[in-house]
Amino acid sequence: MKRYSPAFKALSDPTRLRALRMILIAGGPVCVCELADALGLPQYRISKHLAVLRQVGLVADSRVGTWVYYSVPSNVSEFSSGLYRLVRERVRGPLFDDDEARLKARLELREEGRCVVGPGSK
Amino acid sequence: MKRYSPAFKALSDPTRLRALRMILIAGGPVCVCELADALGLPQYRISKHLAVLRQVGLVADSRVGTWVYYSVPSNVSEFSSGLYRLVRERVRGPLFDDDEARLKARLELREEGRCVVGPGSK
DNA sequence: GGCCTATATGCCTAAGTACGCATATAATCA
DNA sequence: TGATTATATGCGTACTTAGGCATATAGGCC
Repeated sequence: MKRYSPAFKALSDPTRLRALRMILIAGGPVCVCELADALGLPQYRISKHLAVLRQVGLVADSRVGTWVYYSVPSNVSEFSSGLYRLVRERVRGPLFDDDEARLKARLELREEGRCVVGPGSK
Repeated sequence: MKRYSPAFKALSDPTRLRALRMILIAGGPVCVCELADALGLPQYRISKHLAVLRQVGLVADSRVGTWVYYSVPSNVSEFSSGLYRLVRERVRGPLFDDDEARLKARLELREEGRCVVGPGSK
């Protein structure tokens, strides 16, 4: 109980749902500025929402220089993996497609698999 | 987007998560007083939470005399059915077991498959 | 009609939350 | 060291929400 409702609450915000979906779809760690650009939202806003997702254990972070990458934690519970599957496979729509397209474009700016630009980059 | 986050928000409250789980497990319509007794909560509280679940389309209601039964709607989206599966199969714990035991005991008070008592019945 | 019972709802309060702005932190590089 | 850049966070405000209490609604039954 103390572990299920907080997860649902984390996804009760559209921005956090979109952010988690991006992380799940990306197929690997995504940095904050990439997420901010993919969702078209200011950096501080994404940062706060990612903090919420991290606090409930739905995402994990790791630093690489000044960049912070967010990804799916290893060894998640069966509930979490079920939740991921739900978001990955059953959450669809034009708005999510747009996010996906912007993320894809943004990820192409990477060099050697790493983000080399900051927030606000098209 | 306008359809996913509200569903998650509905389940972000522990009482609503427990209530939905009861409805999913019961294997058929459950009336308000049965839910109130199963969860050990006052009638007005359950009633309000059920209204929220109904408003986001996660449950449907139907009257039988003075009793109102809540159940899973027919023809739900793939997202909803995925959400139901998640709640049914991956949400576990002692507290949920207790709910389940109380519901089972309460359902045995039924006569000819229908609830014949009011809230507050052990 | 009037009464009883199951359910819904309006009102109030306390607590929580998202947003925007500004600023702090942390790491890199000159 | 100082400057620059990516990220995190504190603050204030407007808004939402759960809970408890009381009451309204609705159906069954005399």
